[in-house]
Amino acid sequence: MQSRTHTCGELRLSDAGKNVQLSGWMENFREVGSNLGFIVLRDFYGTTQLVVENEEMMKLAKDIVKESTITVKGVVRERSSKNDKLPTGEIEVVPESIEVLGACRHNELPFEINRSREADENIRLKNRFLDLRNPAMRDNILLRSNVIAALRSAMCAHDFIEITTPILTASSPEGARDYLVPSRKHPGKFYALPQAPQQFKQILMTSGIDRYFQIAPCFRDEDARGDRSPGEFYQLDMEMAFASKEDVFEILEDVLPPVFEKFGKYDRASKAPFTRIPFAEAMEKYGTDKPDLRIDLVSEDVSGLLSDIGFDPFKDNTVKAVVISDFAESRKFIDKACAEVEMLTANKAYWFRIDDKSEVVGGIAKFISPIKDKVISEMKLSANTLVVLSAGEKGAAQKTAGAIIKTFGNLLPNHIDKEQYQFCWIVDFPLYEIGEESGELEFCHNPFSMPTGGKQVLLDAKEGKTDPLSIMADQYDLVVNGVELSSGAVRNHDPEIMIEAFELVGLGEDDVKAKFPAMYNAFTYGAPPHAGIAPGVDRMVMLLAGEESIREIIPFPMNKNAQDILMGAPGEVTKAQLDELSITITKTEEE
RNA sequence: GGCCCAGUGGCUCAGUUGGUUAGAGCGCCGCCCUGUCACGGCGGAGGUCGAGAGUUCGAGUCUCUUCUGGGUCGCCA
Repeated sequence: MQSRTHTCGELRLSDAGKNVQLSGWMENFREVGSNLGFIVLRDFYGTTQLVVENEEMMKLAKDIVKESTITVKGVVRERSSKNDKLPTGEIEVVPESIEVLGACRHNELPFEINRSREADENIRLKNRFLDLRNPAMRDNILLRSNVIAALRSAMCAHDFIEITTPILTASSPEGARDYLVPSRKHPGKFYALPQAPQQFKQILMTSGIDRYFQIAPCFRDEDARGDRSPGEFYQLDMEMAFASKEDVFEILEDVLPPVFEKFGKYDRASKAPFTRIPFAEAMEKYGTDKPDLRIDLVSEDVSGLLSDIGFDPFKDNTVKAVVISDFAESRKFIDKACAEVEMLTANKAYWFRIDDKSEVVGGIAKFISPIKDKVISEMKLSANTLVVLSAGEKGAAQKTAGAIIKTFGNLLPNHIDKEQYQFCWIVDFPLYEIGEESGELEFCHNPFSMPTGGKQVLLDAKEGKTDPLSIMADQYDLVVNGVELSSGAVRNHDPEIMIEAFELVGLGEDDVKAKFPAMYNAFTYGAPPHAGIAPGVDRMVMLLAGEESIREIIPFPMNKNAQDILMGAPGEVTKAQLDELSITITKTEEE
């Protein structure tokens, strides 16, 4: 039996006179007279108005609870009073029959569908099936589907092939906490859900696969953030054989901007090649490794100029300055923005202003005035300029300067060109760092990256000719509008270089083999040089949708505490299930 | 795990220095309404103020404990 001839978003004036059947949810029933009323029928595609104008239909319609699904047969008619705000606003359907397909048994819903996004998130998640009926949520789901389809087709067009890798795999000793799955056939042993298909994709490279990609689910048992869903997320994971950084950059610079321009809320995105910024320069200039290049502000080191002017916080410290030209805001504006910076960084922001007569005024002006001419000429300051400063140990001063740039930039329309997507690559990351807890040399990000310069730089460091901290990794981050989208690297495919890299942090061949047995072994059988990257799909969709919370673009997200309150996960299981898995529970939440 | 914020009818929120019977909008129920489209009008039901303890003649309001949610830091190779 045919259940509909058209969708609820489809009918137009040209359809007037047609006999149609529509099916959908009864969104609203407006009674405007004892024998006149209007039903709003909604489906995935839109809404159509039904007009009820006789006693019999009126009685029928009154008895239908809102949000029930109904099917309606009737005739399309031109409206006598049109609504130009609706695509279907010129017509209405005069029903001959209305049949309830699935009754809503609840007179009162937990929230009103069209206002679901204002409701408490816990209630929304518990009733996600209702929340998703909201067209705004429908749009986000549709956007996600369209973005993924576009990414997939762009990757295929570049001769990448999609390969699914195991979900049940082995625990890896590095990185985030694993989700473990007990094994029935092997008591006491566990599978782990992959934190990323990292080792599989590198093994695929050694298997002769030339260009791999996957919309890959990744699982990490770490705490949530506004832009980070707990538990699971998706990456556009890719890897290329016989490839360099340049090859990876070229692909993403071709794949991403069109997707952002087509599906994003702004229709302008960076063109290839994206700006490349060495990590050290990013920290120095932008005070962060994920700069928002839509903002034209940068910070400069003015320690030499200002640390000895008799202002206590500057003494013996790094002093960073952010020069904001054409500044016309009030004292109140400055105080508010500085307070915001202090809240973000737990560090003070200082300021002075060059007024329209080129006098130094406000904030710490009395310390600057004595060397006014020197400051103005060395910092190249002009009239109507605000200078915001941070001071402290180098890292803290940089970070605070970063917050100054971000805070003031976002508030000043003449310093941010907001309606666009500005991509950049952060390159030249250090391979090693001194661990904060251990005080020892450690891998900075991951041990998979090829040291820039290869084996020789490692040997030089080993022999004490160079500082291991100066060794760079052939690693890169992709950043857009101040959001880190992805990390990637040219991989270390050479077992000997891997061992050298591990030896510098006091580990050896056995450790490499123990940590990555399959990958290490595979590399000993002839591995191609390869490189890859894995942009986060959820975060991308979030940016494109302009949503503040990642949960708005995930159909069935977990809450902050990593609970799926719709399905009740994690949940208890039966004793029989546990027995079969050889598992004994010794500690529960209640204890 | 630390810190910050919030919790008041189904939903969103107001509630003054602690003081009479805890209010509003939306939703729900009933009646009225022949062109509504956030329809409108009149009336009505609906609250252990997250929970527990304390201070007080008196607590939605103050204190402590606790639970839940959100944000943030740690964490996320």
